[in-house]
Amino acid sequence: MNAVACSSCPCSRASNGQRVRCPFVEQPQRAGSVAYVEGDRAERVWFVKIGTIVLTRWASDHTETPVAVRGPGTFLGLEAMITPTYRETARVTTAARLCVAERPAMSAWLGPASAPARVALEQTLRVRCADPVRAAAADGTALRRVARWILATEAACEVPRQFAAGFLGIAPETLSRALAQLARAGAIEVTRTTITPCDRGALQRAAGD
Amino acid sequence: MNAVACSSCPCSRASNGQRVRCPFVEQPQRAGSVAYVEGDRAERVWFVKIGTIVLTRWASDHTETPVAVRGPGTFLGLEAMITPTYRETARVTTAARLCVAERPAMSAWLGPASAPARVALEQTLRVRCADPVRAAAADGTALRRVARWILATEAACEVPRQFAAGFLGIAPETLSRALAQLARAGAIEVTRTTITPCDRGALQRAAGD
DNA sequence: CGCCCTGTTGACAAAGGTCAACTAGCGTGG
DNA sequence: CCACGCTAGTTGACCTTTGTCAACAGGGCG
Repeated sequence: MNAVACSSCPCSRASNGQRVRCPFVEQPQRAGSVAYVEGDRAERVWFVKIGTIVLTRWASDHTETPVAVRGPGTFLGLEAMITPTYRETARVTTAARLCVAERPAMSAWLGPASAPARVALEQTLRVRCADPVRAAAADGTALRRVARWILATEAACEVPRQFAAGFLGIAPETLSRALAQLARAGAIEVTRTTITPCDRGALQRAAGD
Repeated sequence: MNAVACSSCPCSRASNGQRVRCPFVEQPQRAGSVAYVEGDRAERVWFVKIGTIVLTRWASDHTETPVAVRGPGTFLGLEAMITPTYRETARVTTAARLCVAERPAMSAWLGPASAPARVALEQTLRVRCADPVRAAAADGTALRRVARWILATEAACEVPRQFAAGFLGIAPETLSRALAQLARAGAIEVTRTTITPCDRGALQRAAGD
């Protein structure tokens, strides 16, 4: 939780090592401020020197679900490198010192788009953006969560029940019941090893819009 | 879900662009195989061409919690670049075609360790490894999860209750009750805005060892 | 100094976890 | 190629945990 001075900051060290200019500019933040909002045009990347930031996403029922906590030494909003809009909202929960960089400057700093390290970085970011947050009881009933998951996950049928249940934060028995209920409603077809969506509308209704 | 041929594979394209040799070698996998196991020495990185892979972590009660699903076009085990042992277990749940690379070859492919793109990549990976998985009812009672979370998260006290609750997958009221109970047991001290661990042993007992 | 937001506490109902018995389907071995 | 056994999934019954609603209180900010 100590201050990250520019001499010890990994960004400026990398810049010096490669003889490029560090694109970041320091910007103090007060507790309660919001660095960026999910859905906004992603024009900037941040680096945390001091402070705590909570990342949240809008759930489909318009509640804000916390996704992760970020502290000193981490990047924020790197998704700007791969998507036009932010995928998360960054809420600064303490007094903080952040550094900002505009996207073009950041892109230049990262080097050629075809460089392996950048390809790996962008792939990793893409995966992080797409990864659904693990569901929990507070997100709605098991039935809702299961319906949402089937709608969201193409690979739903490729995963053994056991893992699907763990991923949904419910017991395998509960998953079994929820699937049976969705099948009775005609939303999906189920065998012991497969799940096939057949009525998207019914699924959406079960998911609670 | 289509095959990723080497000509269209981002790895070989990046290699050709930079005139380096692609370090990956194809390796078919059968359904049910395990690419790597959490805790094993991290010597290899994978790239998924076809198939579905479930990533799991051991919870503190020795159950296996699914963390994420990976499909074609993603890297597996990139944590080998930053940690000596794997942080997750990768279970192949379908017939699959993976490509493997040894760590030294992968490291050479990624380029100089001081390059900005690589610094950003490694920082992102470090964060991904450290990010705790969102808790859910299936992981134990609210009290247990709260105790575990306080033990694991240094920044626990830096986050408003509301977010902490969402992150633990419980209602704010439930968090309040759990904290009150831990305070009664003498494990922590609580005010409206702060949480201070004061008896680590009691916390560990509440967390269920 | 006062308002409003965030967190706390209480009561109640129901969602879902647990335990147990059962079955389908797959893989192994004869 | 078939039979057997084991694992993963299903279904039922019960009871605890926790989400929900409501009223209240402390603290921060204007």
